[in-house]
This record gives sequence, structure tokens and C-alpha cells, in this order.
Amino acid sequence: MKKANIYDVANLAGVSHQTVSRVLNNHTSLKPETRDKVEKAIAELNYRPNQAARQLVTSRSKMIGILIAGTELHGPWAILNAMEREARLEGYSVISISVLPESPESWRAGIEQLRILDIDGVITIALPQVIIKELEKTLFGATIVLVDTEPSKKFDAINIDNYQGATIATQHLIDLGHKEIVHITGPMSGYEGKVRRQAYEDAMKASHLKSDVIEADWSIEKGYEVGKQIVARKKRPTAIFTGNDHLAVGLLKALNESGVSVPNDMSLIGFDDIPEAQFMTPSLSTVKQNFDELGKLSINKMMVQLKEATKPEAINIDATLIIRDSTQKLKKVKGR
Amino acid sequence: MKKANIYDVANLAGVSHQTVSRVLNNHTSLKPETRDKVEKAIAELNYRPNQAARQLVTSRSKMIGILIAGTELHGPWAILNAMEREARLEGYSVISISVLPESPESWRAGIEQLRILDIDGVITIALPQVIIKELEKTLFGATIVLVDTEPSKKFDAINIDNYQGATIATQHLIDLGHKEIVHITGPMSGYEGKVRRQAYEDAMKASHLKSDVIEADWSIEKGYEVGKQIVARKKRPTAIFTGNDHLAVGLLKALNESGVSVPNDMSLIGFDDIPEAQFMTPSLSTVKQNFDELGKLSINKMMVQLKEATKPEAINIDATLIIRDSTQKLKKVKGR
DNA sequence: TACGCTCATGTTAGCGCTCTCAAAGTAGGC
DNA sequence: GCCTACTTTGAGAGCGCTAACATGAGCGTA
Repeated sequence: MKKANIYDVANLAGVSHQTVSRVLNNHTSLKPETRDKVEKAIAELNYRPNQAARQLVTSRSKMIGILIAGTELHGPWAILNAMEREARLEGYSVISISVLPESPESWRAGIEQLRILDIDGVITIALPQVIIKELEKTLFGATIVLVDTEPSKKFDAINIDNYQGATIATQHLIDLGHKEIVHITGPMSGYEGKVRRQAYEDAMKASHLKSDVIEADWSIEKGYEVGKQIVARKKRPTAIFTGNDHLAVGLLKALNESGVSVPNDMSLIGFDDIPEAQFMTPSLSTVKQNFDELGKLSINKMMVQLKEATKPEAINIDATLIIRDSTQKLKKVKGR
Repeated sequence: MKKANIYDVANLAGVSHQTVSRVLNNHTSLKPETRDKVEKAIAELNYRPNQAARQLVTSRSKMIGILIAGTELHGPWAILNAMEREARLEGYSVISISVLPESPESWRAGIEQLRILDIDGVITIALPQVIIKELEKTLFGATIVLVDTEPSKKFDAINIDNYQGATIATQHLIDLGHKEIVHITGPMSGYEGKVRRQAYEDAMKASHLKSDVIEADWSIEKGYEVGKQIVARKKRPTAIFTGNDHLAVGLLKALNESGVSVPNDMSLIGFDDIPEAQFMTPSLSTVKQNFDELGKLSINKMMVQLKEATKPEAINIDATLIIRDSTQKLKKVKGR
């Protein structure tokens, strides 16, 4: 049984194919009874318009490409998930392309794929600047929305407010009386890590405290490694703010192994609020990102841009402090 | 600057559009020098064939739909990630559609989307039988590959060998001398949970031990809840096998809170090997699924089916036991 | 009654490609 | 040197749809 096309519907309804097209596209100036006839025919034949044919003539694909770093991290996938659902509501489909930021070959191939597909717009999630540049060059003139990415003048950028989030995390530790607070950063090649670091340093300075930064990446393994390093120090800090929760997981492991008790000997706060955070021992204080809102907002922005190109805008979504058991007041210790 | 089409290339190369098409599709019977001329023109114009036009005439979209349960679980996303990469190598794109298994409205919309897109094939990840049925009905005749799903006679099915995986996990505990071993299942509405449970029960029976099953779902929260339950028991088991690692995370938390030490008072083994497993305290013994291989294999199967429909086949991929610190030999306790 | 206007529908072209079929060029056999 | 067979290239149609234009019916106005 071949699929019905627009002419089959037209024949069955006793109208021209153009009238069917009008029904499909919600044109005005259609007699209600004609519309009814056509709709009945559509239902009877179980007809669906052919996307490819539409795309060919309108040169719009109703598809959005999402370029995402193919990591094990929780965040990007959560965002992608939210985006996909939101896009579907708008009648758009989502093509996710995961690339390895460290392999230019990988992301070139990904961008090339987007180009072939004639995507209507592209959303990037947590990608380094080089990739954005390449994207811009290859898909010249395409609608691009940046998520979790360094804002630019050219495109809409939607971000968790990393600065605000890192500020409240640092301030939380300061408010608890801690003076020696280490910050373990994400990769300095990325935007988010840099901003969080800056916020930490500014907050420390504002309280006349000395910054103590260890550069890392987003991985659990690195968190563990850094944890070992800190434990080995002659003079240990009393609190640590890690750039994300994964780092905190690894770090906590290292601390546990060395008998450093959290929060008694060391307060620890993360960033992200991964599902596991609440169920670690001790449960992890952290900064919660609203991935859902981030995803929805990005799709909405994309829809607006697709309709009528507006001036690019940078939007930040507030993060919220979640206080759990891994942070506590600094105990006054004799001799300090 | 308008995009070049096949005629632009033909003009520049001094051949007919048909010859260009032949070059694009790697036809034989082309003079090497003609091919060269055309390829040069393609490069100069930076030409890419229009997918929509191709799709319209060949009625193949070079897109694969992936229907996935939109959860926070690590597994499905890891598989999706692997699939996307593998598909790209084959020149295919991936449309991921995440649905809420508990909301028929949600998955009906998802399936409808696949239908409109004229996808070449569909891969389902960890979806209940109802959805597969609906999919089969709506996309009548479509190529379907089942992943992490109950096998059927009609479609290829690729699975982690859940039975083997759960067997080695249970056997591991038995080998350590444990006799009272509880199994916490995933949702009984799903295939994986059921198989793992069956394997556990069979292994227990084979060793003349009594099964002790608590039905749950895949969530951390539920693991915590069940943990509280177990702690409250008058007579506690000495070992627990959870249906996945997330359950183990929640469970461990509950045990910790009640002062039940793992592995001293209780051995604990999970399933999945999530990134966090290695860095829990104690590090979690578990069964590792090879998501990468699962993803690749599914795409390969899909490619084969797309070329020439072959007899459906059920493939199981062996899981491997990973022994860490959360399981240990049963201590002989006086009076038992 | 004739004219212009609006509303509702039909007709035609063309988006960019592949497929089918036809034609021209090339070589081999006797 | 002519016929046949194969290789290489070209011309035209058509995939299913939308956009632009054309047509005809119905109505009010002079």
C-alpha cells in the first residue's frame, strides 16, 4: 500500500491539490465545509505531508541541529533532553551531533553533517570558541544560539549565571567562617570554568582572602587526583569549592581514603546538582542549575530568531544554592 | 551568494547535470578525467548535494530515529552517544526522540514525529512493550532494531546479556559465602529488570538458597527508600544485589545513615558501572555494560537491515564483573 | 446591465535531485 | 570496412509539495 500524496487527498475530497495544501498550511479564505471535506479525506487516507518535498520548495527543514560535546557529563544530556521535547512542541525535530572537542577531525565532520542536512538553526552546548568559529564560517549566515558557551555579539547566548552561581557558593563558605578556601576549576579552555573561577577570585578578594586555585577539568578522575594532592599538603585548606559535582565526587573519595572527614575537617561544595549529589555521604552542598529552563529558553530563542532575526541577546539564568551536609561552620581550632 | 546546485557544477565542469550526479553517487563507467573535472568544480563551488531533493526522489532520508526513554539514567544517553557517532560514519544522521514511558500522549507524539520525518529506520532503547507495539502499528513495515528491549521474532534485538550479567553478580556474592542475599529489581514492567531478576533467582536456586526480592525501579531515591526498609528488618541480609548502580547509590546512603558498614556488615553489588561507581566509598562492585559496543552493533545491524532485510536475530553482549571494595567474604559470625 | 471588487478555488511552474532511456563514441571480429 | 557490443555521456520526466498567478462566482453600485 503506497503512501497517499496530496493528489490522492485532493481526488478523494473532490478538490484541487492546492486546496489541500491550503488546508495543511492553515490558509485563510477557505470555506469551512471545504476544509471539512479535506480533513475528512486526510484522516481517511491517514495522509501526512512529505517533509522532503516541503523542504525542497520552502528550503526550510524544520530541523534544529544541536552540537554537543560528547562527554559523560550529566549536564549536556539533561539540556539536550529538555530541548528535544520543547522543539517537538514547536513542530521541530532535533538532530544531535556529539563531537569530541579535542579532535578537530571529529567536530569538522559534525559541522559538515549539519551543513548537508540544511538545518534551520544550530544550538551549541558547552563548546569551545574554536568550534564556534568554524561553525560560523562553514554555516555562514545560519541562525545560531549559544548555550553554556562564551557569549558573542553575533548570537544569542543562554547561560546559567555561572558568575552568580560561583559567587554564592564561595560566599557560602566564607559565611561559614572559612578563610582557606581552595577552588578547583574546570578546564580553562572553556567559558564556564573561567567565569566560575573569576567569581571565586572576586568573592575571595572582596572578603580580603587569598585565592587558592587548582586548575583541573570536569572529570571525576581529576577530582580524585587533585584530592590526593591537597591531602598531601603540609597546610590543608578548610574548605573546597569544586567547579562541578563530578570533581567533588572524586575529591571526596580521595579525602575519605586519607581519613579527612567531610564536613568536620573539610567543607566541600560543588556545582550542578547531579542526581547523585543528594545521596553522597555526606550529601553534597552544591549550586543547582535549572537545565530544563535552559533548554526551553534556548529553543524559544531559536524560534524567535527563525521567525525574524532580532538583535542578539545574552541571557543568564540564576542558579540556586543548595545547602546539604558537606559544608559546615569552621570549627575554631586552638593555635590558629 | 546562493547555494550552488547540480547544474552550476555541471556548467562549470562542462558536462551535463547527470554526469555530476554520477560522480556524486560513485557510478562506474565514468572516465577518470571527467570525474576529475567534476570534482574540481564541486570543490571550487563548495557544492553539497541537497538532501531534501535526494530524499524526495529516492524516498530514503538517511536518517535514523532513536526512540529513547527520557530519563536521568546514564545508560540510554551513553548508548545514544555511541550510536550517533557510529551512524555518522555511515553517512546517516540520528534523530533522537525522548519520550516519557508513563505518558502515552508523549510517546504517541514521538512516534508521529518519526512518521512525518520519513525516517529510514528506528532504534528503540529500553522501551516497554506497549510502545513497541504502537510503533510497529504506526510505522508499518519500517525497519526496527530493538536495544535493551524485550526481543521479538520480528525485529533484530541487541541487548547486554542481562541474564549472564546478573548471574555473575549473584554468583560473586554466593562465592563470597553469602547466604542471605537480597535482590532489588528494576521496574517489573521492563524487560531488563525482569531478566536480571530471573537470573538472580535461578542462581540462588542453583545454590539452594532462598530468593529475597524487593521490587523497585531504577531511581536513586527508590534505592534509598528500600535501604531504609532493609535496615529496619529484624534479620538483615548480608549481601545485596541491586538492579542497577543508581539503586546502589541510594541504598548505600541509607546504610551509611544507619551505621551499617559496607562491606563489613553488608556486601553490595550493582549493575551498569556508572562513572561514579569507582569513586564511591567504598568503591562499588558492579557489572559493566559495554555501551559503546552496544551502540555500534545496533547501528551496524540497522545498516545491514536497510540494505537487505535479513532474518531478525537476537544478540547478547557479554557483561563483565568488576570487583571493587563494596563486596567481601562473609565473616563467620558466632552463633550462626 | 455593466463594471469592479472580493472571496474561494484551480492551474502551472519549479525546487534539486535521480532514474530511465536514448544517443554518441570506441573497440573488436570477420 | 562494416556490423555488433560495450562504454560513456546526455536529455527528459517526475518525486510531492508550495508560490504565484489565473479564473470564476457572487455582490454592490451606478
